[in-house]
Amino acid sequence: MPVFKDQNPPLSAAEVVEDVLSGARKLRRAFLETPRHSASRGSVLIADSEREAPLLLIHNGFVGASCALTDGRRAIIDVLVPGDVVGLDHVVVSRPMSEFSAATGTAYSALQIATVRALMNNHDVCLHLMEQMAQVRWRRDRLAVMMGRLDAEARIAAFVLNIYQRLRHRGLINGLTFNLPLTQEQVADHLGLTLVHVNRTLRRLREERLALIDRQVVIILDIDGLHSLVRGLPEPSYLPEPWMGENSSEAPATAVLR
Amino acid sequence: MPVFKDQNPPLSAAEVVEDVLSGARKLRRAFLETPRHSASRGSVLIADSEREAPLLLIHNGFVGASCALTDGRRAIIDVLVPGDVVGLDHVVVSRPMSEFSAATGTAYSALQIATVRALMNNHDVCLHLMEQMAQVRWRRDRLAVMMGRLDAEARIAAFVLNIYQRLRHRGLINGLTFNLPLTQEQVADHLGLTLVHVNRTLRRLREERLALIDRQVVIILDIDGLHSLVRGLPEPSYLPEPWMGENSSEAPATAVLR
DNA sequence: CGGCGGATTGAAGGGAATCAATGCTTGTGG
DNA sequence: CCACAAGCATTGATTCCCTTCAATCCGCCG
Repeated sequence: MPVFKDQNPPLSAAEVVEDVLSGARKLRRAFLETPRHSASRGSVLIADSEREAPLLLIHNGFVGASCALTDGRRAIIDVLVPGDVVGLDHVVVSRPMSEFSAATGTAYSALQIATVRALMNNHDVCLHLMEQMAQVRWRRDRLAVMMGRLDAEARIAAFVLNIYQRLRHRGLINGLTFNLPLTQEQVADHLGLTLVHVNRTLRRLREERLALIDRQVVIILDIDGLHSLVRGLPEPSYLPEPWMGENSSEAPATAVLR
Repeated sequence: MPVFKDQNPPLSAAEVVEDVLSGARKLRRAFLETPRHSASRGSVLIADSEREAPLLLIHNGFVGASCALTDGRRAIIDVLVPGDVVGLDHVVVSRPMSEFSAATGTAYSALQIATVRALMNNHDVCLHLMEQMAQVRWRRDRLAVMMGRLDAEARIAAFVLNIYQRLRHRGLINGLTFNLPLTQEQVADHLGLTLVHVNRTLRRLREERLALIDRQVVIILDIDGLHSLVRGLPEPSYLPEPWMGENSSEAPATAVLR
């Protein structure tokens, strides 16, 4: 069994953990009272021109937050996995800068933004939303550092490790294998590379026996080797999941998404 | 007089603008009741290992949020100007991932995080903080897109324009000239480039008569030319300043920082 | 003066982009 | 059932942006 670098302290400040947890439960309950929607691969969940867009909870599937440049290029600034909340800033921002589209078939719930604002009269919900926004920001900070200071191989390693840890922390995977339903072009757009170069770099990771990334399946062969590639990226390397309780080093065995 | 691309709608959603404004005023008042501190160039305002770090309001000077990699490299993930609030996520996050240091002599006020949490019992303050976090996130999204998809010249153009617009929007500058107290190395660390290449690119901008950036002084020669370099980056290109009122196209003539 | 941080410039090398061509799946329709 | 097309993956050759290494220069301060 490989070593997991999960010994970091939880991200949430101790004094608000309880409140954040409580807020998370309230929001979650509200989400679960709404009907489930589903979207097919490639469909747009929230357009970038959409105003007063709702808040989404992803039950299933991967969602990308992308941002199209006028010259046809594209940047995917975030990859969201089941359990993530989409569109947090819609509460306060009228025009988000990215559009959200389904990378796979996706099941999700939607809360009208007005409903969210009403829920925010509860202080705990406010705190929870802030905590979620802080998490998103943390991912974005990390992405910015990666793209500014890491080469292609390290970027891919960091990306794979990040997804791996998020999925694992939510109990969605147990071993070192998981599904990454993104095309190489999407990975390239996320990491600021080209399709071709991503392909070559994946081959190198394979040749170096660090990870097998074929089609949509990732098999981590040498997790310590991957970690050493990203050595220098800011810790903590995992994201807390408030509503899971405070057991930080062990991901729950049961799936959290019904 | 050149054209300013300030005709975008305000970022804040219409239905919360009033609340956000009100929260901004409350927080601001709390800040102004605390003593002013000052820090000299290069000093660390908030260390990256610091827990329960305070919230800072910058009255004067430039502050950088930097993140050191273990191999000695560095990434500056944000540049903060007078009027910005530093450390928004300390409310909910115990360990931030960046350290904040003064790029110039800096005057600021500090609010203990416990005080901020107390203020957050007020709903408007909560909203304001979320709005501020959304702004930070927006900057970060933009940075990620820049570093992923723009070349050196466009990155520098985008950076200069962004600082320019933020300063101008706060009434801190009027013309096309302003102070940018960063070394070329700091600019490089912010944009994911090297010192040497930043230098060369600045020369190119000079030769192309787009902008003069010498030492700490920026003189924008061809603002439309700069904009066309960055064509494709997500709008809106300016950031709203809630407590300044809703006049979006005109920056107030009076300085807002006493 | 000497040292130091920062800016500037040259030469050489490398990592990634671009251009281009070829397989490989998968799904669709004849 | 097969043909065909579309999307995706793979690979080679070439180009170029940016880095690295190195040297020099400038302004400033002790």
